[in-house]
Amino acid sequence: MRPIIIGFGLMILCLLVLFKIAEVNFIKGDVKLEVIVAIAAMIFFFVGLYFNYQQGKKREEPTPQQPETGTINTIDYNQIKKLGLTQREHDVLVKMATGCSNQEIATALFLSESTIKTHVSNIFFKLDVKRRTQAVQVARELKIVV
Amino acid sequence: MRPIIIGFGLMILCLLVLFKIAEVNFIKGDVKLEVIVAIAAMIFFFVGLYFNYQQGKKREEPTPQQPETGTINTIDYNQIKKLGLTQREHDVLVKMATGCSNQEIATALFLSESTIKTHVSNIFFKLDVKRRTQAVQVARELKIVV
DNA sequence: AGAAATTTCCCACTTTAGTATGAGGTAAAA
DNA sequence: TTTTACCTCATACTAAAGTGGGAAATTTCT
Repeated sequence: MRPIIIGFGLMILCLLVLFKIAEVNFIKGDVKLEVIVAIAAMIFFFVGLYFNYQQGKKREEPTPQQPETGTINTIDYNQIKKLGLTQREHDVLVKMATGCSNQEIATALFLSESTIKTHVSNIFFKLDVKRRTQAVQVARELKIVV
Repeated sequence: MRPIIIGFGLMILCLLVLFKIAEVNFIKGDVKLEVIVAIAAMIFFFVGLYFNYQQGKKREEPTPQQPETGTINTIDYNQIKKLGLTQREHDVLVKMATGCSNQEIATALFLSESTIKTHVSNIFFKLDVKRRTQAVQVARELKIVV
């Protein structure tokens, strides 16, 4: 909740600053309206992206879960916990299973490729595999990805 | 990738339209700069939200399928033929789906790694993918591997 | 508050993957 | 008997993937 408030605070601050800059420079006639609007548009576009990203990040996960019942096409959270996979690692694993490259995963999750590589390495260790195709195969068998 | 480009195209169009409206109304002195910027910000904030939403949403394909017979976990040879995959390519694809490296596939099929690479490249072309994880994913959806 | 676990990111490498192109051999179709 | 489609293999690169070690910032737990 904190980051959202902070984010919106910064957002509003940005807006105000833009207003001021616009006002000041407008008298001088230096800055075109188009530029100001474009900048605002860009900033808020990405703010929107980031906001949504933050929202999606905070999805619940524990779900006490019962270790039985013919759960068809359902992720087995117990299995994930048993393997010691973290939330983020699972995120990466899911993306990996769809055939994304490290760079694509990084872009999708707003992270650097380095980070993805780190996660991927940890995933391989925890799943006891050597390659991503193997990881996907194992993950599918263990029902930790659909 | 196409939809993204189109999306950005529309986005830019939006921006330009906003510019024009702003220009016109600015001469009259009716619309304040703050208002224009705020509107632009709002619009692009939600564009950002929607964009991200669409990105996350698309990933699931229709999976038309099922011409007949409840073929559970069975390879669809019609699909293979339709794609123009040869026998050998299918062999390689199957091995690939189990997480084998090129070298491992080569060993398993008593071929050189070069040959496997050739087959793999052809598979990618026929499946219209760029990476092996993607190929496996697509192959699974098309039921040409179990 | 302090410790422990997560998450993020880098750098410097090593290893696989993947691309482009060419080419010899075989077997079936025209 | 050509042609055509496959299968095989190679070389030379370019591009990703994966490893190891370190480290700062956050979050979570105690």
